[in-house]
Amino acid sequence: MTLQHDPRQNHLLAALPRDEYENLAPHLERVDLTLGDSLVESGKVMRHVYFPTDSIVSLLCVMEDGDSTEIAVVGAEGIVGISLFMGGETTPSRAIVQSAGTAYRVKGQVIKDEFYRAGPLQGLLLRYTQALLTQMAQTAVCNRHHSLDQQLCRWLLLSLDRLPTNELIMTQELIANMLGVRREGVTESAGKLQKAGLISYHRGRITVLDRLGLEARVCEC
Amino acid sequence: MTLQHDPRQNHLLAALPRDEYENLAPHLERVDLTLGDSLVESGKVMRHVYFPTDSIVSLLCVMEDGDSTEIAVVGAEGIVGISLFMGGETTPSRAIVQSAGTAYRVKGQVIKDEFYRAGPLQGLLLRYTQALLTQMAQTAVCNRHHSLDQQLCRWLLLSLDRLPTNELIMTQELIANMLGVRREGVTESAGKLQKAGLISYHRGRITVLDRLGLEARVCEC
DNA sequence: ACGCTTCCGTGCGTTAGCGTACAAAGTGCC
DNA sequence: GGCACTTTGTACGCTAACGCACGGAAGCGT
Repeated sequence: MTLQHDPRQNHLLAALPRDEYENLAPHLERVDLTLGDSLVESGKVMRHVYFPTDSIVSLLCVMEDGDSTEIAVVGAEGIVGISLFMGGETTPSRAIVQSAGTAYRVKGQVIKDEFYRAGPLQGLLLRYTQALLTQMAQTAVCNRHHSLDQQLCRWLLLSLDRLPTNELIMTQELIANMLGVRREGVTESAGKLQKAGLISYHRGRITVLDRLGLEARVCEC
Repeated sequence: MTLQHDPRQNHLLAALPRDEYENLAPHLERVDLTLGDSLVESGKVMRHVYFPTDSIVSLLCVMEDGDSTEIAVVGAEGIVGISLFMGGETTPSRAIVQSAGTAYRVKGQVIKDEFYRAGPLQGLLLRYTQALLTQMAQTAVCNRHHSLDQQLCRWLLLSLDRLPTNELIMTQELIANMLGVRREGVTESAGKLQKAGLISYHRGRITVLDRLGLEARVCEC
């Protein structure tokens, strides 16, 4: 039963007309991503773009001194490696696997060719890029104006939206890294949420109990 | 002498091959922008894209409660209204004129047609969009990790890069609005810079005296 | 059962930036 | 010159988040 791993679980691939998809299909290579994998190293040349199906990837912006911040999250609704078709083969950001799972990748040249043929794929990718821009803007303003509590809620929801279950495998340390804050800060905020009965976590395993409760706490972002 | 107002002062237009440019030229409409003008209201439908020549435009992300943050700055090197050709006719961000000057605008439909003809303009716009993404990422990480002092330096330099002179017309109040911080905070930071002899300002008129000094203080962003 | 490592809790003092309030200085208008 | 308005300076208490340091607890291997 390979249906469990259909590339068309990715929404962009699913939105392609059948013939276009058949065209691309031979170039799709399945990869299993494990937590912490780095798909794109900041500044390095990229060879593939990735279409996540049941995995989640975080886009981080890393600075010279090692500090970093998550600028966007990509799941089955998107694609990792935008800059390949946007022009310029490097990005200033790093892409880290935030939730283990599967993705399908295609060679950079293939996606470029498809993109510049100006078919339906192009429109899809452009619209997704636009959505990504929006997400980044939200992140920026949220970083500026909202409390860590709210940002944590937002982060949990962003992840939850891209997950089939309500369980995240993720230590507080890692979350802190993504958000660009202290680990202790996450401990504290997560403690509040746990006390409020919204989540329960245990050694790198976070279960969301009350999604609506989280939504009530989160900012509009 | 209309050379002072040549659309090709905009770098994107300047990079077009002559025939492509001649194609577009009849649709270019000159507009004079004054400080504080709003080119794009968050959520509203856009009718034009703008190519600034000697004006500067700030892209702000505004929230429901009125708080806002600048997410990018656009000058002669770019274009305002990306989402028109990226798909989706609205943006979540607002575009405010930060420095008065001239820009050339074209109707949304025209730029779309040109874009989807997949000529040289398309590549230029895509690459610029990629650059914008990078700028936004930098802004996000800078918001998170750097002091107001550094952010102010960065902001001054970003503006300076897009200006023919070393004088900015901009009150501290407005800067604070852009950066999404308190006015008093800007007063304080600006005071430090003034004491250090890097800038001098006076009632909405900031003169940069020592650009290298600013660069020494700013973060890598 | 033992030790090791990872993960989480907690408790300091410190600091950057916020909110508020008000004073001073420059500008323009009559 | 007088008056209203804008812009900038300053002060004070407050809070969120930081940096650091430690202690405990859960899991893992042997």
